[in-house]
Amino acid sequence: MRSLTVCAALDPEELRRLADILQTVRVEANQTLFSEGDGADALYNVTAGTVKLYKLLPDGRRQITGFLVTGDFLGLAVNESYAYTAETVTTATLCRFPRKKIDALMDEFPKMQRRLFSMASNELAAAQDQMLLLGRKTAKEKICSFLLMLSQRAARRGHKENPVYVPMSRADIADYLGLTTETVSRTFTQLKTAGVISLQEGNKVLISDMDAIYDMAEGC
Amino acid sequence: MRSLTVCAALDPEELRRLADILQTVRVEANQTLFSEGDGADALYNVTAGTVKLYKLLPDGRRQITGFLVTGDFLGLAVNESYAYTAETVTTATLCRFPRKKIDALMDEFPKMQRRLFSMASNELAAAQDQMLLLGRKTAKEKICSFLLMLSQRAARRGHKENPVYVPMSRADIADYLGLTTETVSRTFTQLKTAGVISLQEGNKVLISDMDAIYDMAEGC
DNA sequence: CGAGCGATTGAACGCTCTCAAAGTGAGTGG
DNA sequence: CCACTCACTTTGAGAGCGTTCAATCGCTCG
Repeated sequence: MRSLTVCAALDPEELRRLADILQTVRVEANQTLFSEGDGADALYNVTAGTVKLYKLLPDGRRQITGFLVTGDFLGLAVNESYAYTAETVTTATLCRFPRKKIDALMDEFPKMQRRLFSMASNELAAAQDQMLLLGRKTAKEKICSFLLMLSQRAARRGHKENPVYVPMSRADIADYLGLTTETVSRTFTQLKTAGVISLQEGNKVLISDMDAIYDMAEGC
Repeated sequence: MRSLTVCAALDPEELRRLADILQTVRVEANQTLFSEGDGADALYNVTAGTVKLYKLLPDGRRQITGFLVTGDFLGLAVNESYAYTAETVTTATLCRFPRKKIDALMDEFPKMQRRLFSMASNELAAAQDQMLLLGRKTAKEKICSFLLMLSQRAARRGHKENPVYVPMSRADIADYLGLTTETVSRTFTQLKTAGVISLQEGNKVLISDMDAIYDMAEGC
């Protein structure tokens, strides 16, 4: 569901109008798309690569609120400003929709608005899952949930679910799960030693014991 | 913004149609409105009282994902099922909108859909703030952020921002902030001892040093 | 081959949790 | 009016998980 694009379920007429207003942008890895507090002048749709969203505390502590892949959108804003910073994890391509034009289009095509609403609802559900993870899960449960999420997301997008491609750094994973890089690294080592995963070339993680990962993700 | 109702910004015709389909329900404190996994057959709007939403892990660990007050809506669903349990904190009254009818109405009145989308966007922003809190803040920062949130929410709804009415139990606060009841209690005591808050009759917290609370909420 | 960055490993600390007990207050019934 | 219960809160002591600080490893790139 997360993986469907905004453009799905539109008829040709609507798609053509959408194509008229979008710009396609390609961004190298580790580049900032926009920063927390910037004027929110556009909505984006990821068409390739991975993007991370994060918020900072004054002293530099960071919380990554999501990793976005193909089909995910970003740029929803409150008070005309972005509430988070968006940065590429890998080289990425995105569709950029100027906000004014998309607003006008939403008025014209309720179907599109409905689609966007449905995506926001899904994001909200994902956010609640993440709160449960951050507030109540142990380090091992967090890592297992994370791997499972990546695996399921890949499957939904038609890729093979195992091994899982993990393009983000230990520091990014830590800031997503509310841990430190050391704890992330140690937990990976534990899972490796326990024989439930193994690390492969090219930032891939092979899940050898999917059932064990499932159980450990929820503390069973 | 959270405090505006779905019904705001509708014209009389739309309001009348909305009134036709809503049922008003009154629910005592500590009652379950619906449970995680239940078929999502209705959308609710809180008109009085406080409601909490939570998710559980198999072993009983609980994460409260939000406390809802007048104007907040609940019942957004994915896959036709509620993704969380909803329970009253205080006696509450709610407007109940059967899902089928609200869906039909949304198609008819794009303005309403837009309103709902905007509310979901705000919820999403709040969820991201909460992730930052859960993942990266200390116990003291969490408690201060919590009190500040309640204060600001009261102010937005036209109530006085200080003292803050805190109707939920220590256990609920703990499950909202990813702490234990003991830590919540100890942190309140610390803040009391430091002279920045004092507890009053009727579950109210007087913030004596608002600046200190602001600073402590973000670790300054 | 050396520099530099990220990942891993080690050791010790500390924040929060766990377990336990005492305190508080509202409600009940004698 | 008072004892009693029960649920919630507060406080205490000790333990543990994850952090902090530090060193080493391994890979990539110039």
